[in-house]
This record gives sequence, C-alpha cells and structure tokens, in this order.
Amino acid sequence: MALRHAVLAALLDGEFSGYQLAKAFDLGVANYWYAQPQQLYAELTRLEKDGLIAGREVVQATRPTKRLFHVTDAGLEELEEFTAAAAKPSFIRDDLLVKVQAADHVDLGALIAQLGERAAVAAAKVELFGTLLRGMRGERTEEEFLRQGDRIGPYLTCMRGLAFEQGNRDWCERTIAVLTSRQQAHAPN
Amino acid sequence: MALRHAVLAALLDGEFSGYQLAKAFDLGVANYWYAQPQQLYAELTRLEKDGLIAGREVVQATRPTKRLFHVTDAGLEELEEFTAAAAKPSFIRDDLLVKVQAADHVDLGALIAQLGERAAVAAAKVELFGTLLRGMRGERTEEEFLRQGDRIGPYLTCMRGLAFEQGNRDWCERTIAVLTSRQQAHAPN
DNA sequence: CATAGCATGTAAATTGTTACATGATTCA
DNA sequence: TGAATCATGTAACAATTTACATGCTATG
Repeated sequence: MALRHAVLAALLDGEFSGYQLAKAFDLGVANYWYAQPQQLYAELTRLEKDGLIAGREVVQATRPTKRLFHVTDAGLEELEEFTAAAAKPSFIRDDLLVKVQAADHVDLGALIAQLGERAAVAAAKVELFGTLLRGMRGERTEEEFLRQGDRIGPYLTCMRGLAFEQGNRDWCERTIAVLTSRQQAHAPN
Repeated sequence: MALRHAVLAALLDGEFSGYQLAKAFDLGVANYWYAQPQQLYAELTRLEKDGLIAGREVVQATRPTKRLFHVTDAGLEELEEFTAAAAKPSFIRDDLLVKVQAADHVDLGALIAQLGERAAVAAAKVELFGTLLRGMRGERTEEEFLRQGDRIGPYLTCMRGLAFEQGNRDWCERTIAVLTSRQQAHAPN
C-alpha cells in the first residue's frame, strides 16, 4: 500500500484528476514514485471509497468531463501515520544493470547502444529536473527557498531525482567508455 | 521475467546454491538486483525445469545437503537474447521520498529520524561497496583493472551501487539539515 | 540453552504489468 | 486525415511480498 500514500502526497499540492496524476507519475517526470495510469485510476477509486480523498465532477465545454480529487482530513491523518511508521528500505532493480553484470559473456555492441540510450534519457531528465527546480524556487536562491519556502517537499524529492539521473548519466558514460575500449581491444583491425 | 536473467547473470561467476544467491540478492548487498530467498528458490526451480541452469547435489558432512547451480549453454543463449533486447527504463519508487514529498504537512521529528537511519544504512553500503571494489581489482588501479580484468561486469555494477548509495547518503544528510533548521524556526524556544 | 546460521521450500495475498476498450477534440 | 491529447476505465496475467513450515549445527 505505498502507491496509496504516493497519491495522497501528490494531492497535497491541490486538486488533480486521474489523468493529471498519470502525467505526474509518468516515467518521464516521476521524481519520487512511478505508476501507470491504470494503477492510478484504480487507486483513486479505492481512496475515495475509503474516504481518504474526495472528488468533484468538472464538466468541460470542449473536453471530456473529469473528476478532480483532494485529500480529506482522514487522508491527511493516514499520511501522518504512514510518515510516522518506519520506512521500508530502498533497493536496486534495474534491467540494464543485469545486462552489465553479464557484460563479459554477451555481445557488447547491443549493450553499449542501450547504455547510450539510457544516458540520453538520463541527461534529458537532468535538464527537466533542473528546470522544475528553477521554476519552484523562482527568484530566490536555493538556500533562501529551502529556508523560507512554504512547500519544499516537492523541491527536496526533485533534488533527489536530479542527483539520481546525474548518477545514471555519468555511470552510463563511464561504462560506455570502458566497454568500447575493451571491444576495440578484443576485436581489433 | 527479469529476476530470471538476474539469476543467470549471478551464476556466471560460478556455482551457487539458492542460499548463497539469497545472500547475494539481499538488501544489504544487492548491487544490481534485489530479491527474496523465496523468489530465488522458485526461480531456480523454473530455470532448471527450462534447462537454462543445471544443478548438482552436494552432500555435506555437518551442514544440510545443498544444490549448486550453473548456467547451461541454453541459459547463456537466453542471456544473450535478453541483453540484445531493449532494456526497460528504470524508475524511482521509494517510501522515504513519498514521506519527504509530504514534508510540509507531517511531523518532521519522525521524518528526520528516518532520514538519519537511511543515511546510516547508505553510509554502511558505501563502505561495503568500496571494500568489494578494492577486493575485485586487487593490486591493480581501477583503470588497469577495467582495461585488463577478465570479469568486469560485477565491478561496473558495483560502481553504480556505490554512486547510488553515496547519492542517498548525501541527499539524506542535506535533507536532514534543511528540515532540522525549519523545525527549529517554526517551533522555537 | 538460546540464538544465529545453514538449507529449502509452500501457500495466500497483494501489487504491478500488459492488453483491450471507448470516444471526443485539436493540431499538423 | 492521421496522430496526439484529453479522460476513464476493465480484465487477464505476471511478479512480489508476507506468512508459514521444517530441521540440523555451531557459537556464545
């Protein structure tokens, strides 16, 4: 039941529809949790049934009718309890790392190509998160914002996302360099 | 079916029992994939049934009988195919980040404590991965090892694990500093 | 003599992924 | 006119987690 709390945390910023949340929890943006649209619609239904969020229909002129949700008092309480309880440790699970683990036994060409793609994706996210951070702090310096801002949660998680993607990018580039030079050494001329 | 390939990749280093793999895929060590013992025993059974690994019984004098597995030719082929296919993008899913996202609405004391715990765990892993890396490269410098070593896959994934945990530790410490100063500012005297 | 480590699993419940389904509007 | 965006779901399947289960040996 962790998605549940991720959704509650996202709804602290205001009212959102399932569709809007789906964009926030998308691979391209999600800086603290990833989830698919289907999961979100299902979770929103459950959360509403349990009274942790409440939704209202918004009929639009040109667009389909949507439902905007916000956190209820019960929802806030649930979040408090969740935050107070011990956090589960984090762990690594990454396809690409599995492939690199097997690097000495497989075709390096395909692997290097995938590392390149991952590096590009990571670099794009670094850009994106940088822009998001600048947008959140506005005119203030980071120090000022973190001292005085009134909604720093998203900023802090975005900082982690940024560092994570920088790490991804740097490691991919380093690994590409290592594997490329070995590829040339073993299959020269 | 990603655990399957993670297990195959792990078995490239030699023969291992389910129990030994369980230690390698444990929270405290896993540098490229995390899995629980139950998952591993189940996956080993499937892999053997599919002919991708083969096991032999080893009767021990004082310890329970164990089964050691190694990758078959079919298993190697499977790994090749997996590595050649496009990798799934990686994503973030972390309880602690969800809690920080909600930082402006919850009790900071408990949150800061959890960030401290996570920082300590991350610092311990930084130590561990550093030791593992030194052990793998032996007398050689990192550059030399990565150029000439004959099993660099595990080294490269361990490098990523190290950087990841450094990122974790640094971010936790920074976040603790930010939240602590705000806690004092909002509830002073 | 209790705890930790060795060694392997089964079963049920929860979560997450993949595929399918619909229908209107805006933009190139 | 075809693709992308808005908007919401259902159903089947795969993966993961949690709880349960056993039994022997070494160590403090």
